[in-house]
Amino acid sequence: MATSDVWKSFEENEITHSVAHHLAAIRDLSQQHGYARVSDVARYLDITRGSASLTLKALKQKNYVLEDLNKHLRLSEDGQRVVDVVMASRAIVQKFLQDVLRVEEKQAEIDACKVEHLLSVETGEKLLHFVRFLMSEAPIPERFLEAFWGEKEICHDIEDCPICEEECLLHLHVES
Amino acid sequence: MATSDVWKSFEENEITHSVAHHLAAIRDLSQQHGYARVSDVARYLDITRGSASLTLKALKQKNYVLEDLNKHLRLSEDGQRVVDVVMASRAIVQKFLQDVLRVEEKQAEIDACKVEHLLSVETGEKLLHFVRFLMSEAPIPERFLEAFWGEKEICHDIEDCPICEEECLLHLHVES
DNA sequence: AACAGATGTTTTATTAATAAAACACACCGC
DNA sequence: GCGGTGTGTTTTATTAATAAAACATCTGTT
Repeated sequence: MATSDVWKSFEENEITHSVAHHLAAIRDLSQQHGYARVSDVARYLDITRGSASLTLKALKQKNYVLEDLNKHLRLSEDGQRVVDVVMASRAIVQKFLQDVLRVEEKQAEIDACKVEHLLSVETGEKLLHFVRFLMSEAPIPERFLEAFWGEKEICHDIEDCPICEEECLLHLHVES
Repeated sequence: MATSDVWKSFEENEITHSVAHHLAAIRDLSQQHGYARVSDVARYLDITRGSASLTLKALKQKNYVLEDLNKHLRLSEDGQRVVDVVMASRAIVQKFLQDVLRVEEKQAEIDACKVEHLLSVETGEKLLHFVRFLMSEAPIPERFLEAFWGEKEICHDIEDCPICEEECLLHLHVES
C-alpha cells in the first residue's frame, strides 16, 4: 500500500527516453554539422521522418526545440538544460559502472543509456562526488580500489552478511 | 551513428516497469494474505480492475502468472525468477544510494524503483559485490567511507579533474 | 520548364498501459 | 427469491512512440 505512490512516479518524469535522445540528437548534429533538420534527427536515431516530425513537433510546442526559417532545429534554453543534465547523468553512471565496478564497456554503455533520464539530480550529484573522490588518486581511495579490485570473493557467508537481513541477495537469484 | 543501436535497447527489456510491479504485487500479496486476485493487485497498485485484468491476462499468456480454480493468482517459475532479480536489483541500488551516497531516503526509494528493472544482471552483481565490500567493516573500506563522508567538497578544480576530460560535470549543468 | 530527389507533414495503424463504463456472475443477508 | 456488494471481463477511449504510405514542397540539374 505504501508502494502505490512510489511506483507510479516512473511515469512522472520531466522527459522520456525518446525525448532525451531526440534532444541529444539535435545537440550532437548541431555540434558536428552545424545544423539539425527533422530528417537528420530521424537518420541519426534510425527512425522514420514521420515519427521524428511528430515527436519534434511536440517538442517545439513544449518549447524545448526551436526552428528557424530554413527548418534548422536547435535547442531552447530549457532543451539545453535538459540535455545537459541527462548527458551528465549518463557520463557519470557510465564512468562508475565501467571504471569502478568494471562492468564490460558495452554493457555499461547500455545500462547508463537506459538510466540516464531517470535519476534525480540529487542522486546524480552525489554519485559524481563519489566517483570523483574514488578517482582522485588520493591515498585512501586509491588503497580502497586496489583492495576492492584485488578481492576475488567477498562475504560468502549468508548468515552474517551486512546487506541481506532476511534474504541473501548474493547472486541476485534468491527465493523470497 | 554508433548510438542508434544502443538507445533503442531501452525498448528491448524482458519486462516493463508496469509488469515488474504487477509481478511484485502478486508476490507481496501472496506472502501477506496467502492469495492474490485481480482486484487485490488492482487495489495494491492503485489502478482499475479492468487495467489489472488486461495486464494480468497478458502475463498469464506469457506464462509469468498462473491462476487456480478460485481465480487466485501466483507466480510461475519464470515469474518468480523475474521478480527475484528485479527486487534484488532494487534492494541493492537503494542500499547503495541511501547508505553509501546518502541520498535522502524517499528519493533513493524513487530512483531505485525507476531503475530496478533496467539494470543488467552483470551490473547488479557487480554493484552488490561493491556495496558488500564497502559495508564489510573491514579496515580499508571503513576508512574510505569515513574519509568520503568527512569530505565537504572534493576537487573543485575544473582544470585538473580526473573525471571531466573536455567538459566539467561538477554541477551536472554544464554547456556542451 | 520539367523532372528527380530530398525533405517535411499528415494520415492510418500498431503496441503498451492506462481509465471509465457496462456487463456478467457469484455470494450473502434476509 | 431479491437486492446489494464484490469480483472479473470486455469495450471504448486516451497517450506516447513508433512504422508505413501518401502527399506536398522545395531544390538542383539539365
